[in-house]
Amino acid sequence: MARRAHSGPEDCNCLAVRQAARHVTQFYDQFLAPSGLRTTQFSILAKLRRLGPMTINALAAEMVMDRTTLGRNILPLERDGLIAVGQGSRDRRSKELQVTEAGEARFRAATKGWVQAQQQFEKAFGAKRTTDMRALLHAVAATDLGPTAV
Amino acid sequence: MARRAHSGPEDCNCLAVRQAARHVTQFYDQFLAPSGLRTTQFSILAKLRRLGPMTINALAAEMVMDRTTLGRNILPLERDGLIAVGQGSRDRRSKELQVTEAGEARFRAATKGWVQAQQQFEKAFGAKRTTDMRALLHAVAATDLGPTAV
DNA sequence: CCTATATGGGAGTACATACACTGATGTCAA
DNA sequence: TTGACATCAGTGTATGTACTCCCATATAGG
Repeated sequence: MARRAHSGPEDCNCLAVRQAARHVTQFYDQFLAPSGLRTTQFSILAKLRRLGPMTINALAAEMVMDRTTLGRNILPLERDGLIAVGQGSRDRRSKELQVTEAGEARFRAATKGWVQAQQQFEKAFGAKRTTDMRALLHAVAATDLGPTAV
Repeated sequence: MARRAHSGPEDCNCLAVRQAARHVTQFYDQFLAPSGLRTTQFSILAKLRRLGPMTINALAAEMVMDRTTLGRNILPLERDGLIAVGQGSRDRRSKELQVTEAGEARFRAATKGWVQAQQQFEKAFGAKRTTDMRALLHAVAATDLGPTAV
């Protein structure tokens, strides 16, 4: 059998997923550009819209994103009036994030571009490979990769 | 058949790959942290080391990265003396990037952590799924997704 | 030779990402 | 009650990402 004895940095899972993320993000961003939203912003609006008002910590976990990163990412959305940031009801420390009317409208407008991107992606990459890849990516994002142990 | 009539933003390929990239990057970064390298920097050194001295444009294409992004990313590496930036021989506009001795040493030190990360990832996610995912990601990064046509 | 066009790279701007540290609040037990 | 500990979120710092505009240089046509 021609098994490789070793795997080198050319087989890096991290590099592979980052390269793919850059490539795909640029593609989707082109379709979202007319709406004035980035893919990250579109994703935040989509999540918040589907799940309803929630705190920064909760949304960050849903986004598989660091809490402080989400804190920064909501600033442009808040500035543009697409989401509203109110005080949490039970806990005064927390902040409730909510999609505004303007946010809803912007999201619906951006969805047109997103559908095009999604369809063209599937056409170019293949329906089966697209489904398989997305399933694997969802799985890896949900996998506890374990302790660092350095 | 129970086919879904529509796919909504919860099936976004872009969000999936970005979430996975964040999750995996944080994992690998923990193992690389003792060496003082980020995953991006480790990848740059690995590519440049394997392929030999090359220009910013060429390396950016190899990294599936925007030219200006790579320009920014090499600054910390240059500052720390891990890569050397010289003038191109044939074209005076171009810059030749090269891994220095210090860069080689740093890379070798970081490789210990990378191997641990790679092995633990494979153990947690499964060897077959890891191989499949990496193949799909390499394929998508190399796929011309086509014109924007907005 | 000289100009039109193409190409290599930098600067400005804006957003994305996350760690360490900090402050503010909540919770629970002594 | 009150003090120890946990939890929510902001700030400082550093890097990652890419677009637009810009300049320097190269190359091809005339």
